Amino acid sequence: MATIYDVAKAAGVSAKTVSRVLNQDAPVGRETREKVEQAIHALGYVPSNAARMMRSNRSGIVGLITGAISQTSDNPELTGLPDLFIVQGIQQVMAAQKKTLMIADTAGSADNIPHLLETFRQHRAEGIIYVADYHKQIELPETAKSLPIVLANCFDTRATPAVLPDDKLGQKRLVERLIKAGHHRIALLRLPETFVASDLRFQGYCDAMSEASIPFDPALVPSTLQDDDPRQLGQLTEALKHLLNLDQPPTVICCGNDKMALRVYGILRSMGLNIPEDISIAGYDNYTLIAETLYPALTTVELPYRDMGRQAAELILDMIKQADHPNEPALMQGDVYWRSSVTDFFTTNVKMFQQ
Amino acid sequence: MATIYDVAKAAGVSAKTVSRVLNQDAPVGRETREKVEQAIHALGYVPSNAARMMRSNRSGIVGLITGAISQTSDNPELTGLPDLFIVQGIQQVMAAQKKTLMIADTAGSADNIPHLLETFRQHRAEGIIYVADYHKQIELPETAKSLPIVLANCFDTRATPAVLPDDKLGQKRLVERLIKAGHHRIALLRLPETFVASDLRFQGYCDAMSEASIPFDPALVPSTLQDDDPRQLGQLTEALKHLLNLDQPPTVICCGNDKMALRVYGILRSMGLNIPEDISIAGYDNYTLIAETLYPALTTVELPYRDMGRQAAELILDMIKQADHPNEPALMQGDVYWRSSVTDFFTTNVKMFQQ
DNA sequence: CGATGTCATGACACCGATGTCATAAGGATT
DNA sequence: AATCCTTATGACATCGGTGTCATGACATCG
Repeated sequence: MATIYDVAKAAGVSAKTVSRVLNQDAPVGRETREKVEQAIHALGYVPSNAARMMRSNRSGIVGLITGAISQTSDNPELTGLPDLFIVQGIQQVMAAQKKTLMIADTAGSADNIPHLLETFRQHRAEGIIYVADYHKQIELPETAKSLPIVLANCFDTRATPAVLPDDKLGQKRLVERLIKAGHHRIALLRLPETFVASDLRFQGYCDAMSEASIPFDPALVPSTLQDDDPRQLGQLTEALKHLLNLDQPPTVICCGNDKMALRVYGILRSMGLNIPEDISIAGYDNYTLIAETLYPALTTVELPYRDMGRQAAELILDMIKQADHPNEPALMQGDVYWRSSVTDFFTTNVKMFQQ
Repeated sequence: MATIYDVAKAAGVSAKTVSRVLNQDAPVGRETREKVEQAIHALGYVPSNAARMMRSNRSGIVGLITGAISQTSDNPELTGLPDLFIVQGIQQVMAAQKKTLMIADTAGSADNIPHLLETFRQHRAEGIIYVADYHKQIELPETAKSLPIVLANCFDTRATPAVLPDDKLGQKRLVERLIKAGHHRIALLRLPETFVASDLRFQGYCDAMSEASIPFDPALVPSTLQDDDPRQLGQLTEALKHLLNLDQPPTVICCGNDKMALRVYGILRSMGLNIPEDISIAGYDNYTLIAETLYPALTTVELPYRDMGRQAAELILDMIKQADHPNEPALMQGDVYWRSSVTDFFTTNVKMFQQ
C-alpha cells in the first residue's frame, strides 16, 4: 500500500506538503495541489489511520458491546433482536460525526467482557456503549472504569449514565388512549416479574386508571406469568378464561408485549372469539413484523429503539468531549400506534357510515 | 495513557524487554518478567494497536457493511432484521480468530459506500464482508476492487465469492417431508417474483413433487403476489379462497415465508377454519419469534443465517491468507422444523393413543 | 582450554503520518 | 529602501511499538 512518501516522490514535493493537501491546514500552491492530487489518485493512496492516530492520540473509535453482560442467566426466549435497532440509531449518529464504531459481542458469556474491553483499549476507543437486548438491570465488571461508558436499554446501581425506554409513561399513554376510546374494563396481562418493564408498565396502567378515576380492580390484572416459556401457553389460557368469566369481563386486554399478543390472538380464536368485535387486544413494543402483520393489525406502544440509540450515541460523544455526565437516566418516550385490534366506541359508527 | 517506555522505566528495563514480555517472542529472565508484569499492572498499561500496526502492517480488522448497496429500491417492508443473525455468526468466527470487526451501515443509500470503503482502507481493513438483509442480487460499486470481499446473503454478476441460503433444497426438503407425512395436494403461495428466493423455492417444490411422481397442478400454485404490502392481504384472501374452492383442495399450504403464514393464519381463522384440523400450514424462514409463538406452532424451513455468517467469515479469512477464492457461491442448507401446524397422517393416530 | 551455542538484555532504526521550526519569495507598509 | 507580513514549501523530530543487531555471561562440547 502506497505511503505519503510515495505520493510525495511521485508529485515531486515533500511529504509534509502532501499532508497539507490532505488536511487543508495550510495554504498550498494551486499547481502543487493539483500535482499532489493526481499522484494520490494515480497511486490509490489512502492515509493510514494508525500513523495518524499515533501523532494525534485521538482514535475516533467508539466501542460497542452487545450480548450478555451480567451473570443473571439471560432469558433464552429473547433472541436479542431489538438491540439491532438501537445499534442502527447509534450508527447513524456516529457516521454523521465521522466516528468509527467497533462492535463486539460477548457471545453469551459475561466472562468475555474484560477481553473485549482490553481490545477496545488497544484500539484506544474513546468511549464505550453497552447495549442490552431488553430493559434490564446489569452489573458492570470493575474493569469498566477508566473509559466513558453509556448504557443503552439497561442500568446499574452505580448511576452509570443510561438511556432507557419510558415503560411507565408508554403504558400510561396507551391506557389513556383506551379510556378515551370508551374502554373502562381494561385488563393487563403482565410480563414475568423478572422483567423490570413488568412493574413499570403496571405502574403506568395504575396511573392512567386512577387519573381517570376508574377504581383499580385486581381481577383485571391476573398474577404475572412465569418466564418459563413452554408453560406460558397454559398460563395464558387460564388467565384469559379467568378474565372472560368475570361478571364484568374486560372490553380490552393489554398484553405484556406483542409476542404475548400474538399468542393471545391464537388462543382467543381457538375459543371462537373475534378480535376486536368480541374483545379488543393491545400489545407493547410495536414489533412491526408482528404488529402490522397480525390480522387485525395490533394496537401497541412503540419501544423507541432507534431514538434510544441516537440518544446514547450523543450522550457518549458529549462525555468524550467533556467529562461531564448526567446522573439521571434518559427516559425515551414511545408513541402509541393505534390499529384495528382495538374497538373505538366513539368512532365506530362514524366509520360504518363512511364505508 | 501509559506507554511501553513508562513501563520500561518503572521496571528498570529497556522498552524492548517489555515488548518481549508482552509478545513472548524471546526468553526473558524470570525475575525481570515479574518486575515488568508488576509495572504493567500498576500503570494499567495497554499496548497501542496503532503503533503495533505501523510496524507489522497487519491490522487484524475486517470490515462489515450492512444496509442498502444497490440502487434497486429496497422493499421497505423488510426492516432488515435477519441480517443481525448473519452478523452474529461472523462475529463468532472473528472473535475466535482474534480479528476485530468494524461495522458500517449504508444508512439506506448506496451512495455512502465509497465513503465507507475509504474508512475501511484508512483502518487498513484486510477484507470486507457485505451482508444483505435478504437473498438478492446486487451490484457492487467499482471502488470495491482492491480488497478481498465476500458477499453474504447476496450475489452479483461478477462471481464475487458469495454465501447464500439454499432455497431450492430447503423447499424441496420441506415438500418431501410433507409428502412423507401423507400429503399429496400441496399448495404453494409464492413470494413476489422480485425476490430471487421465489423462483428457487418454486423449483424446489417442483423437484420434490416430480421425484415423488405427483403431477404438477398449476391450480395449487396461484400466481405470485405483488410486493405491494397493503394489497397483499386482499390478494392472499383471494388466493386462499381459490385454493379452498378447488374440486380437490390442498391438504397443506406452503407459504412464501413465516410472515405470510402469520397472515394466512389470521385469514383462515376469520373464515372459521382450524389449523391443522381443517388445513395444514407451513412457512419458510424459521423466524422463531413467529414460528414458535404462533398457535399452533409453525412447521417451517430454517434460513441458516448464523451458519451463513460463520461460512462468510471463514471464507474471507481464507481469502486474506491466500488470495485464493472460490468461483461458486457456497449454498448453506437449512433444516426443516416440524411443528404442529401440519398434520402428519401417519403418526396422528399414534399420538392420540399416547395422550 | 578454546570454540561454539544459548540466554538475557539493550541500543537503535524504522513504520507513516503530522507538529514545529526554518527558509525563501513576493507584496504591502512605513 | 528597510521592515514586516503572508504565502509556499521543506527538514526534522516525534508518536509507541517492534525488528535487527550487538553484547556479555554462562554452559556445553570436542
